[in-house]
Amino acid sequence: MTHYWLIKSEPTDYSIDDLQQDETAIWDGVRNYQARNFLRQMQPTDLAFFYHSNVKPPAIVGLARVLESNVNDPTQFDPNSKYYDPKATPDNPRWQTVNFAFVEKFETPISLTQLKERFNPEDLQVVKRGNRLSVMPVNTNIAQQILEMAKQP
DNA sequence: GCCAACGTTGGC
DNA sequence: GCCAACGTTGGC
Repeated sequence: MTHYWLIKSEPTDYSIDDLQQDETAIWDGVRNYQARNFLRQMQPTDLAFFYHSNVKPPAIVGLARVLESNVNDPTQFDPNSKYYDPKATPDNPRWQTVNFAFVEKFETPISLTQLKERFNPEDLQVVKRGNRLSVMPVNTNIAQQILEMAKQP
């Protein structure tokens, strides 16, 4: 069964265009336990809405698919990375993530405003004020509605 | 630029 | 183990 997720990224760091160009991307640098635990639950073929944060307007801009799950985040072992974790070793890694493949960039992004008009915070966490989680689940019913919205701008 | 939300750190 | 201080995220 395909599960749906939402992943946030500041487009100045990594955008949907970057993913389109790269075709795949290891989702590295997540250092929040709740977000990591969701990453650990992801399975190949799961779909993730790609959300641009910290821009005007914040919006869902496309779709990615999980290509490979349970990938050790390579930056945890890299002393030169800002995500380096000295407590993590290859024998005892702490941070797992996934490898995403580009699926599509929506013709028209679905803005946070539109999402708020349509969904309650209980049904879609990203519309909840003050939400800082960078990886979150989206239930299938809501996900279908978002996909419909993407088709009919 | 402001500030709400909330995770993390560190003193005790 | 508590909690105040601090730092970060991210919408507005």
